[in-house]
This record gives sequence, structure tokens and C-alpha cells, in this order.
Amino acid sequence: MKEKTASILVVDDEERIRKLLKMYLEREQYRIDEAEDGSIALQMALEKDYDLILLDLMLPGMDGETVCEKLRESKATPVIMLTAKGEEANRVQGFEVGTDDYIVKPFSPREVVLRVKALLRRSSKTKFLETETTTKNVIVFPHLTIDHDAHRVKVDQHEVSLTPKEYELLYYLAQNPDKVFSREQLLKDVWNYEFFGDLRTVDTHVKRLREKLNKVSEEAAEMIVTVWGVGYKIEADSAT
Amino acid sequence: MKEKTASILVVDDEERIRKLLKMYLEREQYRIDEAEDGSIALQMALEKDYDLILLDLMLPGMDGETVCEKLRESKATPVIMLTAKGEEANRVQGFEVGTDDYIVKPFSPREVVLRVKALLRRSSKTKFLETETTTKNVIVFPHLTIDHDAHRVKVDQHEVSLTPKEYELLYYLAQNPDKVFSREQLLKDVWNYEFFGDLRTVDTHVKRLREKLNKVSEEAAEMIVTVWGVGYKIEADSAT
DNA sequence: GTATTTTTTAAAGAAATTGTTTAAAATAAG
DNA sequence: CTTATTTTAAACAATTTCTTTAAAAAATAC
Repeated sequence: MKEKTASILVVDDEERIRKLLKMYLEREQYRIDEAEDGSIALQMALEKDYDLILLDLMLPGMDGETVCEKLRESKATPVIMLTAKGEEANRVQGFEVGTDDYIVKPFSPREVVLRVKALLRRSSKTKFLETETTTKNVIVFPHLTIDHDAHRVKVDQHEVSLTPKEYELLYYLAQNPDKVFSREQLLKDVWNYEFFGDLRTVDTHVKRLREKLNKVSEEAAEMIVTVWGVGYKIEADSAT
Repeated sequence: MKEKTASILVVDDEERIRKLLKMYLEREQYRIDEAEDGSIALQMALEKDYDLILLDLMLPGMDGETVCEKLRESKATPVIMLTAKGEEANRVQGFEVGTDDYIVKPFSPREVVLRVKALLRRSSKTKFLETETTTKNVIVFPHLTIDHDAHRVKVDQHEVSLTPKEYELLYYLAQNPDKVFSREQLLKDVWNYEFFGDLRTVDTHVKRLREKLNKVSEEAAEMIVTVWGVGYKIEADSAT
């Protein structure tokens, strides 16, 4: 099948959020349109066949729920809703308006990209049933295995329990083996967009991560490599 | 070689119900057609050989019973009837017009998927391969056994009596050992589609579940594992 | 219709995670 | 070899998440 880059409509009244999402999604080769007003967004979504819509709940013009509802009258475009934390975030979000997924603000860019990819994969899968390959999200290294669906990390068959941030960090590095990330970049991608903390925070997490891995296997711990003056990376071939 | 997936016709006048069913069934690799009108549904069912039909009782055009009756004149397609709560649900009349099973609204998505699988398995022994999650009738863990047919849970040979929700929750988790579910997802799948309550509801049920299991065996209780920042899972190998 | 059980909500207390700070160790460079 | 810089380590404070408890609401049985 011919690969076509998906086009995505990003709807949020805050420009910095739109730009942030746009930047990260364009990096993944998606084509991005923006809207800051609900009713305009609806118009756009009706005119053009987007592959996915990222939709803020609270919007001028028309709120996200209503946009979604009205859109559903004629289209089945997948929708990911963005909700601010207080905004009944700890309730089950209704699929009654036809939302496919939702993300709570402030999110980490990484999270959004993952969810977008997952939803696009799901929705294209239903379109072409032949693609029945059960996409298992498992990353395997010589001593380390990360099963993302089960949210489980194993070092030499031993399960290692990681905190959320530790897991996120490891998973992010593992997704791009051998690629070095600066502390700034890791903070930007893995942490949420409202966090502007100390760069040493990354060090601390790396330290704790190594510690936990090292309890099982020294080789596994040594996979997380320090690149002096630059940052950190995961080394795929830790031929120690 | 391509594997054949079952095709299902979903008939309901409410769009959100159709979409809901479609979403959950497509997730199980079934192919879904929709109809909102009774007589149109009948036409479709006669033209195409569906493997199963999910049929709402109350329908515009022609009610579910009549659809089923007329269909039976020429076809034996398995039918699951959907009935609203008050809607003469207690009358097992449904079976007289050739219904194979019936589900009372509001149902939990999980329930429908289980019933559909069960009926498909019954109606065609070898025609279809089991989809992703194999529905077993007895699930056995080191200290815990769940006999779904008997609706009975045993911890180290001792029967533990659970409330309906407690049982549903445990059974759902047990069907996907080691897989982590968010509270959100548990509420969506295990609770009925009209429930939009608090995420903490899950915590309370987990707590009581652990409590009951713990009365018999500490190991059994510890099988229900909290994954911080993510959700809950059942651990198959509780080799603590 | 009342009583009982089950489910849900709410709120306080406990536990775990995260971020900051400080000091020590390691590395690179002169 | 010495110094400056960077990274690691460890301890503490702040925050977040989870558990527990109790009480209200809903469903079910009597």
C-alpha cells in the first residue's frame, strides 16, 4: 500500500499549544492545519477529509464536545480530545460524543505523538482489514526488553519495576537506539510542556534508572551511556 | 493465506449505540455493517450472509421480533437481541422467534463481546479462528481459579463470594494477565455504557476485591498489582 | 413498601514519586 | 599534576497518586 502522510487538524485557542503540537507532529511527517475557534474548526473538518483531529475541549465559538457531535453527523474522522486537568479529567470521558481518545493537559509532546500514531494505526486498520498483524509494541535489546502494551520492563527475564517517569525516559531512549539526546531535549519531549525545571533532574532519573537495571544486570545498566558534554543515549549493541 | 473474519450486522436506531458496538467489535477483528431501520436490516440480512446479527428490539420500520421471524423463514443466521430494560426483557419470549441470546441495555461493552464470541463459537465449530483474546471458561492461576460457567471464584480451594461488579472486574483483569488497564479503560469496558462516574470507583472495587481474596490467601490478593500512574493489572506469576 | 445488599462518592491519611539541592567523584584540558 | 568542568550520588522537600474509611445513593430482595 502506498504511504500517504496523514493530515491532522489541530484545534486549540492557545497559540503556543497549537505551535507546539504542530512542531512535534510535523516532525513525524504529518501535515498540520490549525484552528483556534470551534465553529471554524467544524467548518474546516467538514470541508476537508482529515485523518485525525486534535480538539481542545474548551474553545471560543463552539466547545469541543459540540464540534465533535456535529462532525459525527456526517463524518467519522477520529478525534482526540484535549482536556485541562480540572475539566472533569478524573471522570470517564464520554464516547457519547464520539471521541476516540483524550489527553489531559499539560501533556508531554511525546505522549501526544504516541497516541496520534496509535489512533491512526487503529483507524487505518479498520479500513483495511488485511493488515491483521497484531502490532506488538515490544522493543528488544540483548539484556533488556520493553513491552509497552503491558508497560513492563524485563532485564534478563527479571521484571524491573520502574516509576512512571523512569519508564517514560527509558522507553523514549529505547525508541531511538544510539541516538544521543541532550538533557534539554529530554526535558522537552518526555516531561510535560509546563515543566521548566533543572537539567539535573534528568541526571537523577538516569541515575535511578541505572541503579534499578544494575541490580539485575550490569550490562543492562551500561546500555544507558553518558556522552560527555552532550547528553545520554541508549546503546543497542552493548557488546561488553 | 488470509484468515476469514466473521461479519456482523448491527441494528439499532441510536447511532451512538451502533458506533459503540462497532468500535468494540472491530477491535476484535470483526467486520461490521450497520442498519438503523428494521426493514432495511432485514433486506441486508437476506442479501448478505452475516455470521451474526445484533438486533435491537425496538426499531423504526419493523421491530426486532418481526425482523427475526421473517429472517428465519429462509436463514438461520445467529441473532442476539438487544432489549431496553423495561422493554419486556423479563419475557423470555425472544427465544420463541428464533433469538439465540439476548442482552439487556444498558450493557457493558465487555459483555457484548463475550456473548458474541460465545455465540459465534457455538454456531460454527471450526469456521473461525479465535480472535485476539481467547475466551476461556476456566482461568487458573497459582492461587486463584475462576470458573466462568459456574460463576465461581476459588482461592486455594476455598470459594470466595464476590458481588457482581467485583466478579466482573476480576474476570476482566484475569482474562488479560499482566496487561495493565487504566481506570478509565476499566470503567469503559467493565461498566455499562451509561456510567460516567468517578475513576476512584475502580479503586474501591479493587480494594474490596483484595480484601476478600486476602481473607483466604495473601498471595492471591497480591496478584492484583497497582501500576503507579497507570492503573491495575493481574500478575500471573506472583512469585513474590 | 421496607430492609438489605451493593455500588458510588467524598475526604482524609498513607505511600510513592518527583524535583531540588548539595557534595563527591570522574573526566577533560592545560 | 593541577585545575576547571561535568557528571554522579545522596538526602531532603514537595508533589502526586493511591488506599482506606465512612457515608450517601442506588439497586435488589423480602
